[in-house]
Parts: sequence; structure tokens; C-alpha cells
Amino acid sequence: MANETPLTKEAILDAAEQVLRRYGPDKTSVTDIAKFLQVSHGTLYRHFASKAALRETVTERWLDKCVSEPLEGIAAATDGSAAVQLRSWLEALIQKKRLYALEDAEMFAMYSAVTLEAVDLIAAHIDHLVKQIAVIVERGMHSGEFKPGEADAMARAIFLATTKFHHPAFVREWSSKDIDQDFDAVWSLLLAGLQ
Amino acid sequence: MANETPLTKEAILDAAEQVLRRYGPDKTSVTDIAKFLQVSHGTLYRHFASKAALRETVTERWLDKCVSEPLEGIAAATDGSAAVQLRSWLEALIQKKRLYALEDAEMFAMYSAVTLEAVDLIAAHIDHLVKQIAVIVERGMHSGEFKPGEADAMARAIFLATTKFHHPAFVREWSSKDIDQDFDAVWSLLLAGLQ
DNA sequence: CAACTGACAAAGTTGAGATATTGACATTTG
DNA sequence: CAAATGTCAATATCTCAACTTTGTCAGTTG
Repeated sequence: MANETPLTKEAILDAAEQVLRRYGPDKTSVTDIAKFLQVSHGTLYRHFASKAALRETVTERWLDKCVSEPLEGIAAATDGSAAVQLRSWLEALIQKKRLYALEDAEMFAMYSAVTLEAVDLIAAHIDHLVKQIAVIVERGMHSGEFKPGEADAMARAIFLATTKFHHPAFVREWSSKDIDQDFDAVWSLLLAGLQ
Repeated sequence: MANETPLTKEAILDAAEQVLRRYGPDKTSVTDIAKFLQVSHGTLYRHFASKAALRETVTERWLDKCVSEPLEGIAAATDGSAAVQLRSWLEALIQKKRLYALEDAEMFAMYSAVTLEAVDLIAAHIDHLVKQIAVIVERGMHSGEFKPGEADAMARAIFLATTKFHHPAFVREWSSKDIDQDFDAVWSLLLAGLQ
């Protein structure tokens, strides 16, 4: 019964994202996604090896679209102060995490779950973000605004040192009244270490 | 049937710790602890308002005895390099967390659970640790080894920036091969910010 | 023959009744 | 009378059978 428009991975991912947003990561079954697409659930297994692989791919795409890509814009700028640029980049990362935790709660829950299950996928996403930081740090070192050093190691240190403000394990603490002051304290110390 | 040696809070906490170590935080009931002490479970409610209060008090005592007190020894030293002292203190904190995660797994699981439930208790414990860091930082500022600044804010920033290496949410990542290298990267950046 | 179906086994989840635990308190005991 | 008991209602957890979901694959279809 081959259809004239055969099912693509992208179409499945779009459907999965919609169903996931409606039912949440815990209540969404492969069968639910198949029903939505009006295909047999077996069909989805011709495109994805397992439910876990489908969940991971949905999350990977969401992270790329909602986190990596918008931040790429900030990291790509080549003018102005590197310190200001770095702070903007970190604030944008943190603001996006807080926003999605509230406004796209089901996809954020999916991302939190995948963070615990798919270590390699998250490691690759983090590498991607650290590379963006490294570009900013390198520019700062080149212009003399930051002191010379291992830009990649520094970038990774900056990402790790701000974990509390962007890692999903801390969602509940992001509504604390002290959180912005705490970020400021960490930022000041990191900036002092860079300059 | 009042006993000649009336039950003390400490005796209950000792018993609770032993039973908790045997059965783990999920499988230990107030009745189990009462059975161990050969008293009625109702008796325990004359000493603790609730099971949650008992769990929290056990955890508080464990944190004081196993974390705060040993680190106090390192923080109290008044000679040698403040940088070396601070690094020793942080390494001791991290090493203790890793050790207990493996060697006292049930009490560590109890602590992980309480970290999610009893925000105020953990906040007080963290304040305590941050004060110890502040003592080291202040000494470093006084001796001219660290540049002058707000020692308390810096101490808090140091604790927050090293979250990934001591917060129980990251137990699973502590066995990664990169973890020590990552700590080194963060340490270098923080130290540069202090000096 | 590529794309899909649907029947199937194995694994996982759900719900309802049985059992255990929590927490309050009137009562007992030395 | 302070300390502890044991019963009770409410809440939570366990058990196990019915059901759902996952993942495979031989078979169907355009």
C-alpha cells in the first residue's frame, strides 16, 4: 500500500514533536505517533531503530533549532568587546533554558530525560556550545582583551563553571530570588580569570 | 513502661542511620527503626514531628560529621599558600563526595533525596561550606596572594562554579575519564580570577 | 521491490484490592 | 507526670492479573 508521498524521517520527527508536546515524554507511545501519522507503528521502526533513538533524534533537533542555532548568531559577531559578547552569549543560553522550562515544558522534560539517558548525544551538543564559546574567547585573546591561553580549555571551563545556571537538573533553583546574583558572582570571577 | 534509660534523640538518630544503611532510604520505615530500638513506632513521633523531619535530621548530622567537620580542619590552617589550601579544600570536598557515593551508597542516596526535598537544610549546609571557603579567601587577600575583593561573594562563586564536581545530581559523571581534567580547567580559571 | 502492514512474543504499565505505613491521640505504666 | 504504648483513620505501597507497548518479521500491496 505504498503511498505516493512516502514517509520521511523529518515528517516523523515533526509528528513526534507535536504528539510529545501534547502528551509529554512519559505518556507518548510509538503507537500514538503512528496513529497521528495514520500509519502502522511498525513503519516507524523502518526509520528509527528504537523508541529511544526516536526520542533522541527529536531532542537533538530541538536542541539544534532552539539552542545551538540562535546562540550561533551571538557567537558569530566579530566586533565589540569579547567580554560583553561572552556575557550576552551566556545570558542568552540561560534565558533560553529558563524560557523553555516554562513555555515548552513537555519538550524541556523530554530534554531533561534524554540528558540522563543519552550521554553521548548531550556530550556532542555541549561540545558544539563549547566551540562557540571558544570562538569568542579566541577573539578576546587576539584583540588583547583577554590574556593569552588555551582558548578551548578556557571555553570548557566557562561552560562547566556555569553548569548550575543552564543544566536541567537545576530547573527548580532557577526561580530562586538569589539566582541572578549568584550568576553575577560567578561571572565576575570568570571574567577576572580571563582578563 | 518507662525504661530506666529514656530514649534520646541521638539514640534514635544512631539507630536510624544503621537501619537506613541496611535497607536504604526507600525501604526504611519508621516502624523498622522502632523495631530496631525495641520501642513502639509512636514513640519516635514524640521526638520527631514526622518521618521527613527524622530523615532530614539524620542527613544533617551525617553531612556535619562526614563533610563539614573534616573540611573545617583544612580551612582552619593559617600558614602556607592560600591557593594550595583552597585547592586542597576543594579536592577534599570532591574526594569525600566520590568516596561516600561508592562506600556509603545508602547514606549518599539519602543525602541525594534530601537535597531535592529539604532545600533549607541544604542551603544551610552550603552556607556553612561557603563560610569555610571565605576564611581561606580572606587569608589569601590579607597576605596579598589574592587580589582584594568581596571574600564572601568570591567564596560563593567558587562553590557554585565547582557545582558539577560536588553536587549529587552529577554522581554518574564522576566516573567519566575527563572529570579530573575538567576540574583542572575550572580550577585554573578560578585561580586566575583570584590572583 | 520498496514501502508498508498487521500479527505476534516479550517486556512494561496500569488499576483494584490487600497490606503496610504514617501520624494523632487517649490510655497505660513506673 | 514524663515516657511510652497501642489503637485508629488516612495515606501510601505492594501484588498480580489484565492490558498496553515495544520491537520483529513474514506477508501484502501498488
